[in-house]
Amino acid sequence: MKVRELHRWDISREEALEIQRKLAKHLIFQPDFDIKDVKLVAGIDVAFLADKSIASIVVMSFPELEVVEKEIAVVKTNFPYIPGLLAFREAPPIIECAKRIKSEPDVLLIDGQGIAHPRRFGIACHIGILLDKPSIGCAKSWLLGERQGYPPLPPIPKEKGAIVPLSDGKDIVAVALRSAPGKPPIFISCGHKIDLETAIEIVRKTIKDGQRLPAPLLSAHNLATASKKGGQGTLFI
DNA sequence: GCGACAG
DNA sequence: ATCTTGTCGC
Ligand SMILES: [Mg+2]
Repeated sequence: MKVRELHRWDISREEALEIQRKLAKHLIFQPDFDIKDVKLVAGIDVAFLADKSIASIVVMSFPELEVVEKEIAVVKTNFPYIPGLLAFREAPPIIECAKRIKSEPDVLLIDGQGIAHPRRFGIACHIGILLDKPSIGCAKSWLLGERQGYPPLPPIPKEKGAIVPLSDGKDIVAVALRSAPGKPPIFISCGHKIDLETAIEIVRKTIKDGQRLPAPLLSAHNLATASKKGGQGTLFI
């Protein structure tokens, strides 16, 4: 995959906020593709070991969900975890990993929020802009807490497949999906070049029975985690 | 100063 | 996210 170099990464917290507000204006929430033409879906996640970040990308065929390509990249961690600025910690290793992927995924599934974000620019939006591809934010928890006017999360029905729209002010920015019974819901939001309906459909069709996360994302997570095994300070590659 | 707060 | 063994349940 080709990566667009839109800004530096050795920046301050203030500069990071400016970058998010600037890039958010370029987001597109209208797919320029038909879901029938989606052939490849990629899952993207990052794991950490000491001062290293291990990014992982697993590309699967759609809708068969067979692994077509997988890759990892190890990079020194250069930014702390700050709620709302996750991309500045995880995007660098993801970019390096994306450069090593030879195939061209049609859609990206990213571990984290899309527009369900204080500045409507979560990591899924950021990665979508950088790679210029449709992207979906698929998070395991909610970011917009009960602070500046954000309402508490509504109850999510326990029935498998239940969906609850989640708003930020007047806009529906995500949905909570009970992807697996007896497990917490996942939160789906638009990243870039896609709409919520299409995002939901792709997420649903990539989740295997009994699993909470989409297969490409689960595999990417497992690959990243497995890549740092072999000892308490060893990278297994 | 304290609480909230993706991963 | 990470630090961590065994244990309960399907
Ligand atoms: Mg993650």
